Amino acid sequence: MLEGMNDSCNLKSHIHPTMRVVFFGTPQFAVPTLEALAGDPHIEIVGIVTQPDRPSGRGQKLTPPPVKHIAEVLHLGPIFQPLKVRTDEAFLNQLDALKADFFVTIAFGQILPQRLLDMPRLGTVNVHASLLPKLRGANPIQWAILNGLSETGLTTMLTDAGVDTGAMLLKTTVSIDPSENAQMLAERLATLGGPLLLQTLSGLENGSLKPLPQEDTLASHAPKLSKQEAWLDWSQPAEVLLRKIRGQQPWPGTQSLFDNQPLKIFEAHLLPSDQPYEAAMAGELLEASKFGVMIACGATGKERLMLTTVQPAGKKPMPASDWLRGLGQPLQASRRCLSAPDLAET
RNA sequence: CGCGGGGUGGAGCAGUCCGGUAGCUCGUUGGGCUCAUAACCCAAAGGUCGCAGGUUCAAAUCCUGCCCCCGCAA
Repeated sequence: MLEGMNDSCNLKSHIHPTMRVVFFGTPQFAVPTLEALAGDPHIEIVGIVTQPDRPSGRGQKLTPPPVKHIAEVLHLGPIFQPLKVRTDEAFLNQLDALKADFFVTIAFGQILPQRLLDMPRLGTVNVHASLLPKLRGANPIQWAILNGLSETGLTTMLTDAGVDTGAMLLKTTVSIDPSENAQMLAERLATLGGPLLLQTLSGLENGSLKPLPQEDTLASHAPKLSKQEAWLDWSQPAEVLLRKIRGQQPWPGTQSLFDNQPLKIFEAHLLPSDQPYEAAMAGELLEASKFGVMIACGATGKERLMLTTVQPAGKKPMPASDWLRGLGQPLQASRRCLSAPDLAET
C-alpha cells in the first residue's frame, strides 16, 4: 500500500511539471479553493485577479475582498483588481504575459471576454456551485434551497462565452440537510472546491478528462437575488417562507416590519401538525413560548411558522422568545402583525 | 466627518425628558406541590447602571470627552 502510494507520487511528480495558474475569485467562498491551490506543490500561482476594493460597512470604509486579503497573507501575487476585465487593456496585456497554463475562476464576479479565455495554454476552468446544467447563474447555492432541492454540488467546467454553459469536467454531489441554510451549505461546498479543482486540472493536463457538453434542455437558472426579495410575504405557504429564510442567509436575508421597524428573521421552524390551525391574519404574532414565536401564515392564515432567531434594528440577533420578552405585553389581545411594506399599503 | 438605534444582575427590556432607596418578564439556586413536568406556589443569590471627567447636598438620569455593539445606505 505504502509502496504503491510512493510510486504513484513519484510518477505524478515526474509527469506533472508545475502548472502555472492564474486565480480569479472574490468572496469568502473562493478562499478555501485558493488556499488549496497555494498548498499544492504542482501548482504555481502566477497571478490573482479579484474585484477592486469597495466601500463597505458602516462609514463606507474601503474594504479589500476576502480573496485579496488571504492572497496578501499567503504572499501570493501579483494581485490584479481591474474594474472591468473586458476593457482594461493594460490588465489584459499583463495577463497574457504571464503565459499561464490555466486560468481558474470561482465566484469571481465578472464575465471573462473571449480574448481572456483564449490566453491560457490548457484552458479556463470554472468551479460552479451547482450540478450543471441545473442552476446556472449568480446564486446557485441560494436557489438550490429556495427550490427545495434535496441535493446539489459543485461542477468544474471549461468556461466558454456563455454564463455557466461550458463543457463539464467533474462533479461533487452533496445532500442538502433540511435544517441548514445557504450560509452553512456554502461553507460546506467551499471546502470541496479545492480538491475537485486540483483533480480537474491534473485530469486536463494529462488528458484523462473528457469535457462533456451540457444538455441545454435540462438547464435551469439561479438569477442574482436582490435586496427587495428580503421582505417576507406572510400569505405564502409556511414551507415557502421557510425556504426563503434558509436560502437567503446571509444575503439578502429575510425581514419583515414590526412597529414600522425592520425585523430580520434568521431562523424558523415548521411545526408538524395533524389538524389545521385556526384562521388568523397572515403575519399575526400568535403565541410565545420559550422555543419561539408562532406566526400565522399562508393564504388563509391557517398555517404556522415558529420564528426562533430574529434581529430587531439596532440589536444583535437573538432568540425570538427574548425579543418578545422585551416587548413586554401579552400578544393575544393586541393582534400585532408582521408585515411587508407593499402589503402594508393595502 | 453618509443617516439612525443602542450599552442598566446571566438573557431581553423599563426607568433618563422632569436628578432623590435599582424595577419588569425570564433564567439560575434552594424549598414546596404533583404519579409527573418544560406547569404552578414560596424564597434566595446575583448589578462599579459601557469608561473617564464635570455640575450638584445628591447622578443610571444633566454637561463634556472617549470606547464598544447594531440597523440603514453604499
